[in-house]
Amino acid sequence: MGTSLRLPREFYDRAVTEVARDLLGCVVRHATPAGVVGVRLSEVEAYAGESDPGSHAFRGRTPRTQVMFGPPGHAYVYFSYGMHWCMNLVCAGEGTASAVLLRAGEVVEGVELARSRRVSAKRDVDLARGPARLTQALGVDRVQNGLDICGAGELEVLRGTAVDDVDVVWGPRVGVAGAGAPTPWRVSLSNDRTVSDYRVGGRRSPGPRKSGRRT
DNA sequence: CCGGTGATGGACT
DNA sequence: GTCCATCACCGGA
Repeated sequence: MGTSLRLPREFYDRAVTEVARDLLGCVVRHATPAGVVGVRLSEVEAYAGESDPGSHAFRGRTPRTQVMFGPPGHAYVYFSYGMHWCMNLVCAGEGTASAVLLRAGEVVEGVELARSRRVSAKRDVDLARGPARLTQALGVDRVQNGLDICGAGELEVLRGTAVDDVDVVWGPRVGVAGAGAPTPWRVSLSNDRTVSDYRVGGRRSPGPRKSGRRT
């Protein structure tokens, strides 16, 4: 009953690691003309803003990072690796530029629509397993960048059922170059098959590049 | 199961 | 020109 409540702005206006922890189990929901897809978050990652070497905000305010420096409760969506979109939720007070990256989750609403957007996924468990897969399943891209997720718009996050600390795992970041920060920024639900399984070995190697002379 | 690699384009130096 | 907050596919063990 009362469990389907959109998270208020105050929820995001707190320390980024607390917000990250509390987002686990919550449902991100995106409504489009094609239908609605909801994803229950199983893995997120905190980015502490300007003082965080691993954050896009570390270099300061730029056209791209502008949204991160704005008020909490908004979506920061960025383009990566020439083909992927990743979504963050802006946290803490305005100007702090902290945000939580949504890394993985389970599709709990609109599975058929999610499948149509993620044709390459062999199993439903892979539909939103990974930050770029999650946005693809939700139908989120540059259009949603900067959207207020606390208003009455197409994008929202619903409070989930309580998650016990026993089921929460903290770990290091995934796929981030800089940040040798000792702080465990990544949080996930233990024993959840939708948690991403990104391999460090998957990094680009110094092998043959497309360098050489251009054609 | 596991590691290696191409794809692909924008942001920033 | 270099570096990506990634993913899918491929081949070897």
